[in-house]
Amino acid sequence: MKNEKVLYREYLKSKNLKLTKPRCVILAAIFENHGHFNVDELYEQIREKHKNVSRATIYRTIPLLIESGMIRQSLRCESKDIYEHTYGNENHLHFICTNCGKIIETSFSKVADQIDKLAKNEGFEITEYSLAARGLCKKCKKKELKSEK
Amino acid sequence: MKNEKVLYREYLKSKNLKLTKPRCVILAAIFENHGHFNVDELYEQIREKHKNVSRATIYRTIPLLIESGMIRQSLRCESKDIYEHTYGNENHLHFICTNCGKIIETSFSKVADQIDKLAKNEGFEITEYSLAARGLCKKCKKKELKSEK
DNA sequence: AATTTTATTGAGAATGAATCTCAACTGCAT
DNA sequence: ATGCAGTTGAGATTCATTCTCAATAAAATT
Ligand SMILES: [Mn+2]
Ligand SMILES: [Mn+2]
Ligand SMILES: [Zn+2]
Ligand SMILES: [Zn+2]
Repeated sequence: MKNEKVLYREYLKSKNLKLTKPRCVILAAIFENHGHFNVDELYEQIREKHKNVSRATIYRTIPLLIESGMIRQSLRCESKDIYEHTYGNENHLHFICTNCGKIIETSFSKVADQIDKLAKNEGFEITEYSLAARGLCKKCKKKELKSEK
Repeated sequence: MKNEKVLYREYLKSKNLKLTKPRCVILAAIFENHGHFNVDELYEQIREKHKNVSRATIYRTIPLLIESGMIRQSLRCESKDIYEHTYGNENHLHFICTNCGKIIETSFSKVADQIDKLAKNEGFEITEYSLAARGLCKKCKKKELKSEK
């Protein structure tokens, strides 16, 4: 969270955008956070310390954070977009339990290799993977088996 | 589109649901269609012949079609859920061009094998894959190169 | 340091996909 | 044909996200 701020500042400058207080606050909040977050959670987190940052600004800032490589869109859950920061957090595959909502993250380098090959065949240049599978986690699968008896 | 109707009828019966006229109309429309569709497109398509089927009914029917294995949720594009029918349409990987919106479909058996291994490690039982990658298609990549000169 | 330019903000209104409500209707078992 | 349950269309509602706009703040210029 030092490098990031420098990079962010550079990104903003390159786009003729200003490094404003809300933008700094939001950036900092992103890196306090580990794991996934949606706009509402981020808003509440920020509001604890900064009563004057609006939801609209968060919504407006998210695309900048994505474009500058600070965060990525990770999933969509319960009709909400979910993000995660990229720094020290390699892209990964998500297993989403449709029963309990648990999200399991798995590194996916081999999977990505396969996908890259397919993309190359199509002349497609990937900038972002969005890989998930839905189903039942270990626990929920066990429960299901029990209830079937 | 014969087998399907039988299967659908069976599914409905097993759930104590009724095979109503709108449900038949919607099912038929699904199979007229190839490729992807969203609720609005489906609605317009149906409306050409059946002025009395409501959007609400389509929204209500989609989960049934998914549960009975007729269609799957495929993507999310322009803030809309997109579906495709499963019959004779194996699951596949989507490459989505962020510039022109083109969607390229690729079979993904090898990718799925890798993912299945990862899932097995976690004791996770997959019921549905949701695999996509965003980036630039061949054409848009070329355009970009030109405009950079 | 003051001024000018330009981007940004918060608040609340607007949008739009998806869901819900409810009284009228229909499929289907008897 | 009758009755019960599930279903429908129409429109209201929800809720995430986007937009509007007058007030404000950051950077550039003097
Ligand atoms: Mn993740
Ligand atoms: Mn497809
Ligand atoms: Zn679970
Ligand atoms: Zn393209």
